[in-house]
Amino acid sequence: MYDYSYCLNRDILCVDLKSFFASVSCIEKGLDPLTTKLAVVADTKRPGSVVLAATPPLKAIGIKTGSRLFEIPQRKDIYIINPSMKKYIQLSTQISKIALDYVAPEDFHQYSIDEFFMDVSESYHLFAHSPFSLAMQLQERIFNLVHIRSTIGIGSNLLLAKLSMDIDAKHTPLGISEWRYEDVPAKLWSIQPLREMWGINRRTEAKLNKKGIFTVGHLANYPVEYLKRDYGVIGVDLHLHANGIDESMIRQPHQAYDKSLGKSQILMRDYSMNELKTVLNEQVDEVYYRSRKLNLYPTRISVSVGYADMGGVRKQFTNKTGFMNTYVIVNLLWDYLSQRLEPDRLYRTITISFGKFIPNQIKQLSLFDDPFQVKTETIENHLDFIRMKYGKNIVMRGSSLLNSGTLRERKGLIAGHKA
DNA sequence: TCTGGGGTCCTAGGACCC
DNA sequence: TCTGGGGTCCTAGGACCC
Repeated sequence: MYDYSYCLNRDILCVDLKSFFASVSCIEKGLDPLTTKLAVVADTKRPGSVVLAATPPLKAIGIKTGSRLFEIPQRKDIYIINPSMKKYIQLSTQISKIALDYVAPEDFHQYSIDEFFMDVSESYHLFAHSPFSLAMQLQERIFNLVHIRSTIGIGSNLLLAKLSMDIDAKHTPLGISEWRYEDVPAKLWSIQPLREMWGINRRTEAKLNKKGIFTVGHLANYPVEYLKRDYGVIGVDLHLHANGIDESMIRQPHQAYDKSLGKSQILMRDYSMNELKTVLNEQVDEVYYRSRKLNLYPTRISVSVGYADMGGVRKQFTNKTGFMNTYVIVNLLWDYLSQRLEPDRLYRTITISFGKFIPNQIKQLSLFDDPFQVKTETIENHLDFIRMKYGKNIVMRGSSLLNSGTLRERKGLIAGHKA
């Protein structure tokens, strides 16, 4: 057993907006998310489309996030809806603003569109007699304003707050629960199966099961040196997390050393090898545009293409001085792909990613600069200007008008989902 | 009944340098 | 006729999160 008196002891709230997409879509239609069966799917017209969110009553009959549209029974009392990303973002922002009434911005961390953390250690006493009663207030204000229910986990660190929210709060009448270090043996260690625990999924669970580890308690009490030997730093993390230990602080976010920007698509149909180039072009244009908006150039770029059946090809390239225009990037990636891909096969997924960014510096033209490259950069800067002023899809390549182009259909989508 | 999209972090092993 | 050792950078690929 650890001596937790040496550990971080904060008052962290982890707030989760309940069935967020599905609840918002319900409310938009004037329905109650707690009694309506409604699913938000990526695209109602595609039977294989994934369920992005389901209301609690629909979950109760076995439909969950990640289910497929064709698994949902066709019944009059079940609503199937396309996403409204704009609305979701707008509400998410509105709710976060409420949270910021209770903490300074540096004590707030937006984890995803429907989840955020607050470190209320220094401020809860201004509003309530305990973190728990602050959580109740916050819940109520969110509900009164936008009619969205929320679940809140309270913990001595970020991990305990998150786990108490994930595991416990959802099943309590108030939707609030509090985990402190002394609760670790009773609450954390009983978690089973292992994949219920944040950071452990099927693969890791299977590996641990092979060692005879089936509960978080087993994991917490398994000799850490063996975990370290077999899983490296992840093994040590598993051990610490199983003991409820997590020293990260919202105020000191560790600088992500390897930020990346990317775009991945599952195509609307099978593509032949040559059609892929159009999509590659579109993706590179978009991600490069996003990079330049941040004033960054990638020094590492990668592409990954998936066959319609199984497997695929992936490749990464590095250029220490940075990739300076889309023309260079597309050619490099396509040269590689056209050699490696098999012309007779069909393709269904394509992903690109840029990373290891360097800041954009004022560049001096040298006598030896390739005049074509300089010209391409100038054109791109003008296009950027137009895109920033009129929207990023206002300009597209001629090739996007080909049948293989995806931009026209995707225009107006947010994160690939309907706006 | 094919397929969501955007991320982060870790490791093994090869290449290269001194 | 056996073969140093440490450091750094790079790519491929795995695993997980929402």
